[in-house]
Amino acid sequence: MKHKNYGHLLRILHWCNDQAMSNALSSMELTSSQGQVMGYLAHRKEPPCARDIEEAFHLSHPTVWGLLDRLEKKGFIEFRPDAEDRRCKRIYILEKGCQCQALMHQTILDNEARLVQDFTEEEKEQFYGLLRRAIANMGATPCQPIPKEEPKK
Amino acid sequence: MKHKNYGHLLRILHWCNDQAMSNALSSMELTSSQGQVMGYLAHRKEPPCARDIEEAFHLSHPTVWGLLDRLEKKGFIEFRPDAEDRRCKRIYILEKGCQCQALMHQTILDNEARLVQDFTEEEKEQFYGLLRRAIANMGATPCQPIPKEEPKK
DNA sequence: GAATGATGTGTAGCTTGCTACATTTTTCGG
DNA sequence: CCGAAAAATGTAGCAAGCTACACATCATTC
Repeated sequence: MKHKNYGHLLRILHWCNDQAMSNALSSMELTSSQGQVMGYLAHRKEPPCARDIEEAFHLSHPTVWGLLDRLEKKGFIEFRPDAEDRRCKRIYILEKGCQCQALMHQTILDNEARLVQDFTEEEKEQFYGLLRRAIANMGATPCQPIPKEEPKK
Repeated sequence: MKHKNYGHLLRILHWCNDQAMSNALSSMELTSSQGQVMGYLAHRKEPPCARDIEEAFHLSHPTVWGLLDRLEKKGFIEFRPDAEDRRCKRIYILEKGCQCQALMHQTILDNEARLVQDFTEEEKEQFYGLLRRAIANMGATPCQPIPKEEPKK
């Protein structure tokens, strides 16, 4: 019986996908992760705060903080304090950030399409479904120290 | 037509898998990546050099070098110069490395099984096949500057 | 209104991934 | 045989992920 090393394949595929994104976005001085964040900011109705991004991307707070810090230093975004809650710093897209949105959006779509370029519609559905089930099997609780105790009310 | 964000799912699934591995291996003071390397070393007939690991894991040289450096500092492995080619430093597993191999091997198997725990045999085959095809679609050339191909037709 | 806990942000330090470059040794063409 | 290319290791510096902790602000409770 042959052992199927799914973890190994996942690592490679995730890496390929990330590299392809970074490569496509390099002309805008954006990395893959930074591009994904900009894409998220673009389709938001209201300017989110860092916390919202953590939840949307299943990333830890320091990771998001680092991403936003670099995006701010490069002039894509800006922080403005929330009027009602002084803990929050709302994230606003600057001119430079707006300029690259169309290209960025298309890059994301192209990349997703390339990944499954020779799949039939049925296979795409299968792949999507299997990925989601695998995530559920693994606990599906990113950013939490692995469920070993239940949170109390 | 709904957009399927495969890249997002891949990121999450890879992350879940990695965390689960790290969690299971923490009692041995090994991270997920370090454990994978130790597993590879264990089933090798001859002690490999760093270059072999780069190819097996599709990782860059500095990444592998960092992993091996930490494994050596923690006393799991040892470098010994090759008699015939003084450029090579062969990697030998030390006593401490041998002690954890059975547990490590089982951890890897358990984790892989958990990921597809409710899949039928047929679904496992499908998942494996689709992952491999997706990797091929993405170029499947990790550790190379990305084939400069035209993004679209 | 003050203490306490919850929430959001900032910081320190680690691992793991990368590119780019330097160094040493081997190999090979002329 | 010599010099250049190739191959293997080592180093510097960065991005992005993490945990753990510290601080500021809000909300709630007494």
